[in-house]
Amino acid sequence: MKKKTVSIKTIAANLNISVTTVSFVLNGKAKEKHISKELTQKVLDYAKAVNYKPNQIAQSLRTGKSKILVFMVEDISNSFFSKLARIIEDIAYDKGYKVIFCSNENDDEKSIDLISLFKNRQVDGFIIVPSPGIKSTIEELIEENIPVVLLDRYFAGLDCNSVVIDNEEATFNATTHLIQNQFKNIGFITTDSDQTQMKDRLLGYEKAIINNGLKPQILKIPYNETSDGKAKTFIKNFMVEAKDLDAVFFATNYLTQTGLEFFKETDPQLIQDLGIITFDDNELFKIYSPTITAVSQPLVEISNELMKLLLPLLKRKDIKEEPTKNILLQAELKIRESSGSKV
Amino acid sequence: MKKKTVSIKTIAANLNISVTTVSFVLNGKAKEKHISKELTQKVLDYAKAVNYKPNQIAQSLRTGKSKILVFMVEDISNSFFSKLARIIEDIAYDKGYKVIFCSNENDDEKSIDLISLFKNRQVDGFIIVPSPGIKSTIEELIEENIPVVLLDRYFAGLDCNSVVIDNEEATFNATTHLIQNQFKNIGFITTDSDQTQMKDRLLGYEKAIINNGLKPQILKIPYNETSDGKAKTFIKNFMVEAKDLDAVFFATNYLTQTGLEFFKETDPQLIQDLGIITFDDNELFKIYSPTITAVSQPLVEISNELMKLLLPLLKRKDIKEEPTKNILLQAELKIRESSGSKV
DNA sequence: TGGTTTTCCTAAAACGGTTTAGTAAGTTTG
DNA sequence: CAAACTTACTAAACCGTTTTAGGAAAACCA
Repeated sequence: MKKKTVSIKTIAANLNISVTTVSFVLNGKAKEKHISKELTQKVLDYAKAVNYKPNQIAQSLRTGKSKILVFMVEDISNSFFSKLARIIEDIAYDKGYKVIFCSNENDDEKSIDLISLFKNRQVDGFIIVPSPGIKSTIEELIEENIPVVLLDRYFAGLDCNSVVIDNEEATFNATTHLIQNQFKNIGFITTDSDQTQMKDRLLGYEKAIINNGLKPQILKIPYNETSDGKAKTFIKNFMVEAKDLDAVFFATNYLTQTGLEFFKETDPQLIQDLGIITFDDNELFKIYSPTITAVSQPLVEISNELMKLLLPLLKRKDIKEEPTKNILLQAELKIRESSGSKV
Repeated sequence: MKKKTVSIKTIAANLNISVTTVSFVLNGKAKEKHISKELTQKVLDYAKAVNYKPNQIAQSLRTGKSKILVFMVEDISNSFFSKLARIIEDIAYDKGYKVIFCSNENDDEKSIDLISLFKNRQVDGFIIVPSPGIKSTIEELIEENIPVVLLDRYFAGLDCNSVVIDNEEATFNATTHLIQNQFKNIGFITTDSDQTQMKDRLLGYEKAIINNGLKPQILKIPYNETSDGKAKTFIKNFMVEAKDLDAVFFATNYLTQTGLEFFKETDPQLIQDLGIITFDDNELFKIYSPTITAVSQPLVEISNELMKLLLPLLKRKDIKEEPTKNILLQAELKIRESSGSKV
């Protein structure tokens, strides 16, 4: 039923030579180890003939390298992350690495569990969208000489590679754009997170608002209450309390979804009348009515930079030989109908 | 720098006992192997104290089990698949399995490469959304006693576990719904794929159309031309040739996106005037204007059934001991504004 | 000619576990 | 009291590689 798989040992036995020789040849060390041309060719031909594929597990055990990377995000079903995953997958496979994706739900315990799990599996490197409280866990990884690159957010005072976008600049520009289009009362709907990406987004908004002598109107939804039902109540109350809003800026994609859903349910006309900008683009925003202006993160660039940081680390004996880099990328404001002047 | 990891060997040495004993205890075989209560406890305590975590690679090499599953889909960035991934991830982790996701782009060569790659990595099982020409590859997997469950589509005449939805019934119902709402000229926009899921969707549409004495109007876009630009041209020509259409049914989610985008660009009013139904739901469809009627696949149910098929196989020495099952699930028609009567 | 290199190849250890096949005591049994 | 179990533990093989440390023969050198 199960035909036995060919191993180096069977090759060696069948050719009447030692496994060492076979291993050398198959690893391209024939020259270096003075294996004769003829024998080298014989081994290569035979290996091909029997379709020999090395057992990666055995290789991993011996070398300590698994050729597996971990891509840990908040939620792989969130389109921002799944789009990134798709690109990273391609680059990694191209370089001979497989990728395990996992979702930490921005939860510390889950993150820590997952990281520990994967360390025992000897993964070669991590790309992590870190939950708020795992600074020390990341630090440990680095001390243990395991390659890590942070994504989307980082920890102040932690010397770790990272790729993030210029969130402050992005929301500053987007808010300014709204203001230039005559919006005077721009609400900012965000989570109450302390993480850098959210703090910076808020900062950019506030800066633009203050710069223009306007009044900030901010709704911070507790992170654990962002599930659909609850978030809607927060938004509802916010819209009432700050009732003269003429525009809203959603600081992250799932809030946009909830917000639009709330508008649609209670007062669809709002979607036409309000200025709307959202963080994170979505294919459907350009076919919405009105089309929705969005801060679009450069997915391909982010992925490329991530791998450009990670790959050299994977080659190093000591990751400290590679200088840590913090890459800051610019987001693009996709100006569409929803942020157009309504007056 | 790198504190050495504790292995069974170090535990054994430090407690002055054999690795065998340690292994037995840690694998819960203390009773069965007559290890005394005291020693058992001593080992457990010590292992905990030094935070021993078994090296999964070594375990895998010896046992042949990697505790890794592969979830191979067409494109992990497609929301249908990433949503499934998220649910499957949770179930799998709960059962002690990690999941590697990969995208085969519905391409045979890529699928075959990936499968071969993962076999060498001793993955324990596969969930596969198969590309059209890998029937024999799947067959080989089964012959080699490797657990596989097919998803979304299957191969006629191949005895392999599968979870698919009743595509024919779904499009039949959806089309009938349009007809009941007075639409008389319903176009069906699909790919020219021969795969079961697409064939069945077309079948359901045709059946409903014929049943009601209407005329089928079908656009089959060549699969390799579904990239944005080209697909739009096909749709454009279709809309001209079949110019009296009063409704369109998109057979899969990326076609919907392209179609709506085309409408939006050329004649936004069409989106209001045409009856529209799409296969595969999206959170944004319920906040679109009009809200879009969609055939919604039961993601949680699909995931549960997949794992219900896969998990027992993973336990078997011989997968043939487990009867193969073909699960057929019903999709749900989410009736929204876009399919409402326009007369 | 004898010593040194070079060429060609291999035995055996190692990676970190699991598992088979024991052994040496103590305990029952007939 | 000897035979047969039971209990408590372990040595060693094994999974499939990589890699270190050599060995024997051939080639080179002085």
